[in-house]
Amino acid sequence: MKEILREIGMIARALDSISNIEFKEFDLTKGQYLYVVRICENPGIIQEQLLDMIKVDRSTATRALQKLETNGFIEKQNDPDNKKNKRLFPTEKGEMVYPFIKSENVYSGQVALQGFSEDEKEIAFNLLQRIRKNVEKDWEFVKKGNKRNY
Amino acid sequence: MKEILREIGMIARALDSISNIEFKEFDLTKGQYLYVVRICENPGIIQEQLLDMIKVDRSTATRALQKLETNGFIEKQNDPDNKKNKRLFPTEKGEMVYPFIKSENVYSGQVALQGFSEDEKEIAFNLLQRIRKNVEKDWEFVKKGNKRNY
DNA sequence: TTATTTTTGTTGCAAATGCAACAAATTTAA
DNA sequence: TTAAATTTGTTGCATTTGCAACAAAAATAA
Repeated sequence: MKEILREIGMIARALDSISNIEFKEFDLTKGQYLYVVRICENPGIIQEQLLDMIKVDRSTATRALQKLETNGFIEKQNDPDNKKNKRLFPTEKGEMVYPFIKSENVYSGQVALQGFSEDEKEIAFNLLQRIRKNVEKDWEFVKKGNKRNY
Repeated sequence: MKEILREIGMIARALDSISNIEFKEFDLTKGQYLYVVRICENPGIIQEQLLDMIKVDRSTATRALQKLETNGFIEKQNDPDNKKNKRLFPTEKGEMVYPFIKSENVYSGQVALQGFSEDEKEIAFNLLQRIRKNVEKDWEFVKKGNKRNY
């Protein structure tokens, strides 16, 4: 069996590492760029949905978002229809950094897909999306405290 | 542009999260399983090569390996031909946990590729390997302190 | 040879990470 | 309607993480 998952791990760690270094310039510390992009693209999203998009622990998200709020990148608003939920919005400062994060991500995407035909890019995306859907089921299962059998 | 990199990030974080939870049972804390597998498969490897396989910071590797040595999973040996290098070997305890880590990884691989034909698995592997090779160049470049232009 | 550069490895901060264990609001079941 | 379960969010603690700044050995250049 080819080690597909190892390739994915290597790619993800390498890219995350690059992004973290490049976003220091905007006073974004480790991992924070992930939240900012998604909040800009989904204003009003709640934490629980966000963490599900990113696949990160609930407590990690809480603290990352606290810090982002303190540093003025995002703000939390109470949902008038649901006292439990807190809706997340980018601030002006958040909107300002968004294009930089986005273009860095686009550039990394181009680097990653160097030498790929349009067809290959399409195929890669579809296969990865299927893998992600397969994997996220188990992630939710295990995160809830269930045990996998293997 | 389809967000291939986001899919990869989601998959990697989800799988890593699952593995970390499942390996607590063997007293392996966050990320340590990555090192153990590779040392078992490449006994005598030095830290620098290892960290390049995993794509992690040098200091992170140092400390993860220190802890793995303290906890008896691996040992460091001085290279007689090169005083600078320290060769890494699994201990008996390390060899003991290896099959469990391996079978967990295999299982996750099966889950990830559910619904894939053999051809699709092969294609996915090849595409991912190409992406990894593209990305690791930039990783090394940026890690060395160089600046990308985009 | 000697000097310079690269490779390999370690520490000192300062920060993120995540499992537990909790709380409160909401939804579902009885 | 009330009770039980789920959803959403927060903290306490112990740990990993990684940029700097360093050191020593080795490889390369002069």
